[in-house]
Amino acid sequence: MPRLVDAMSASKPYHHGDLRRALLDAAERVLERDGAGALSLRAVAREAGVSAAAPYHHFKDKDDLLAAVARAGFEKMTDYMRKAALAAPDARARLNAIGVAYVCYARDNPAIYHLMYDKGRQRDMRAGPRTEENSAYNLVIQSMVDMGVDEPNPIDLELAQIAGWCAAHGLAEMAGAKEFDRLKAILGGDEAFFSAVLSHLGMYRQPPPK
Amino acid sequence: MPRLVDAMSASKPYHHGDLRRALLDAAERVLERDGAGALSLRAVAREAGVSAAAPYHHFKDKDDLLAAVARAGFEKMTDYMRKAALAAPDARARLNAIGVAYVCYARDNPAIYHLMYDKGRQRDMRAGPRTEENSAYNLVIQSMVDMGVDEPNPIDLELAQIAGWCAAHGLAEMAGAKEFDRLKAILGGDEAFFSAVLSHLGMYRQPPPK
DNA sequence: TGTACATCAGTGAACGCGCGTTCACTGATGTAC
DNA sequence: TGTACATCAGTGAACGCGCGTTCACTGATGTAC
Repeated sequence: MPRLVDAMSASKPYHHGDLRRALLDAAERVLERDGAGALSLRAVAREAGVSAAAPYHHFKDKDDLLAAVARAGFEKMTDYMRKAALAAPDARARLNAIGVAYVCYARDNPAIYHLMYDKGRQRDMRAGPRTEENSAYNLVIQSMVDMGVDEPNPIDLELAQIAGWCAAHGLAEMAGAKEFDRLKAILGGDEAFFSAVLSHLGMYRQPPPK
Repeated sequence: MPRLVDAMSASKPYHHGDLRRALLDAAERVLERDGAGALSLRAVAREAGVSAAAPYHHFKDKDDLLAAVARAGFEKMTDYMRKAALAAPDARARLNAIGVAYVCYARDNPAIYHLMYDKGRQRDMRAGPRTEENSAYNLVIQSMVDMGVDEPNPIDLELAQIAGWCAAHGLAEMAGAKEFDRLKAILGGDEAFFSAVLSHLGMYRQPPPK
């Protein structure tokens, strides 16, 4: 089977193999290395080592590629979260682990996280299924329910969920800020810090006494 | 004084009057109407009704204009917050009012808020004074201190502050999301909803029993 | 008050650039006989 | 196994566009005498 060998060993293979995958990877690299402002279709093609027209055989247009990058990001992030959830001994630890995994993903891929959030926001405007994001979201909500967050009524439960979601998103966007470096060092690492911040959400505590 | 009259009544005045101010206003309008992607120097000049070269008499370059827009945003937001703080009867109400004002500003000016956050983040990368943002930030921190948030040690106090800041930012970015419409209606308005979400932060509650 | 002149805030044309996208093309791959 | 051919995944040149920025200019304003 000479063709397979050629394909695997030659530096410039026959066609490409899997340009679609290569373009998504290239887009992630450009995004994290050069920032969102530098993310053009041409830059992605350049990064992948193909002509500017090549991506059009795999994506309808620029927005289609960006949407695919965001989708891949959600999948990877959901994986992070699911793995973290599986390792936890009880519901409370699970909720915490999921939150930390969420924030860690954003710390490691800040530009992609930003793009994901933007795409999600755009999709909000139209109606739509949002299956990928929902699977991350549901993971959190389900853990809260499992944990039996101590809220007097369903409205408060929903508010607690929203507060948790907002804090996680805010922390995710600031995850890499150098203002946090001192506390991270004191607490013994990024994850300990994220965990500590999230533990200051109301759902981990008693409702006010009065 | 014929000149003053001319200046005030003519549709195309002598020079302009205050083009700098007009450009900042135009930029805000373009930003909120057409989105961040459409915010070019030329678009701003067009919106203000002047030539593409005119802004260069008032701003060094595009980034200088954007930075000025962000600065103006911080000033307006700080005003919002200060006014809200003054009307509050005690420290707890003050903290809540400040948070709600913060989120309301973001709801009313989502694109500007986003720009402000981006510019602040960029400034984080370099070192710098950040006087405008700090004045908003300090307003929150001071209220927390005044309120005597019940935390066992300074580390926990700082963590509580960070959690509050993250939740406020997250809620600010999602303030206009239509997912919240139902709860907003139930609770009797945007501000009641924002207030309710923020009240689910840990600092309003007792630390965990164990 | 009137005149001469420096300064200031605009204009409009032009520059080079990178972009998204299209198109006719080429050469490798997979398939039918 | 060999040949003919349709299909697929690339190329490279070209398009029109809006952008940031520069430049020589113009005309109104403010100032000195």
